[in-house]
Amino acid sequence: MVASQFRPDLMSVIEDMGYRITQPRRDVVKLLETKPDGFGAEEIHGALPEVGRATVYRTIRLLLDIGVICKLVMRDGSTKYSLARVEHHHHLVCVRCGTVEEFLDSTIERLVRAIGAEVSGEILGHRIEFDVICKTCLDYAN
Amino acid sequence: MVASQFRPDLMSVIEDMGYRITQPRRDVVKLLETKPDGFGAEEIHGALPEVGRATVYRTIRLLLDIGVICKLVMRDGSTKYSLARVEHHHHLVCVRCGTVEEFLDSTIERLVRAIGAEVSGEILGHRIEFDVICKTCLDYAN
DNA sequence: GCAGTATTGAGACTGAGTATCAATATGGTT
DNA sequence: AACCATATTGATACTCAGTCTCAATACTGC
Repeated sequence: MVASQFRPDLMSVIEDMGYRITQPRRDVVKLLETKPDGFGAEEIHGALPEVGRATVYRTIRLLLDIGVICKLVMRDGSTKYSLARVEHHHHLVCVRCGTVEEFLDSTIERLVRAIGAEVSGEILGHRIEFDVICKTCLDYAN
Repeated sequence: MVASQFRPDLMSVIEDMGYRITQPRRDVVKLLETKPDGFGAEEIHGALPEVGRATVYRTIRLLLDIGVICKLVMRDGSTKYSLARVEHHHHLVCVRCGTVEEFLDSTIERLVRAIGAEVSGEILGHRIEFDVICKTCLDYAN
């Protein structure tokens, strides 16, 4: 039920979309790939002093547009991004350690379609996020 | 399925929580009560020149803390608030006119509990938002 | 009506993200 | 390998939403 890690090379995706392969983009993407649990824009900027702030944000926006990362808003209003391993999924966000885990559930998708029938209007999309305490944090507390 | 409009007087709720009844708070709350479809902070501030900007934000925060309004993040990343008519609910946000409608669905809540069993970790809360084109906008298009 | 404290407003500040623009790197040609 | 057109970059100024500060003011209980 947790999404698996099958994922094409991000740089090739960028190239295939007609964007240029540049050193800053390589640097940012390489760093992101080491962050399976989500990352913040400033965190990336801080870790890559050789890449300009604007470029970090631009690259993140580009990856969002391409659809290979997704943006999520935490309970406290801050923003995180996370690598999208699978097309459509939802998030389990640990309120303690901030780890983001994707998950898929066909029941939810079926339900969403069922609700579409009940609602007066047309459903275009949905966002579902669960605030959790992840297993690691739970174990740690004991 | 759409939430009904039974709602206690907001000012009494504020008073009952031990906060003072002040003119700025009365002004803000009075205006909010005319906005069943959601509102933005700057929109409120713009409409109430006699109330300071900080106070508008403070009042909104207070109402959030009390739990009588809820914050929601639109698809475009902007923030809206909406009067909470019922304790726990989800939102139908019209991507065309921006109208926010609450809705309840016991199936969702049952499902959330079921997912709690599958997930490794403890579920504390969840947010579900549907992007829709509301009936009014659909009709208007025809 | 008074005192003590919660609240206010003006404005400075913050953090996240965007726009500008001259300088530079990239990829397709030759 | 050098060349060119243009996509991209970095520095910096800027915007926007929201918060902080602090002296002045308004509430509420007495």
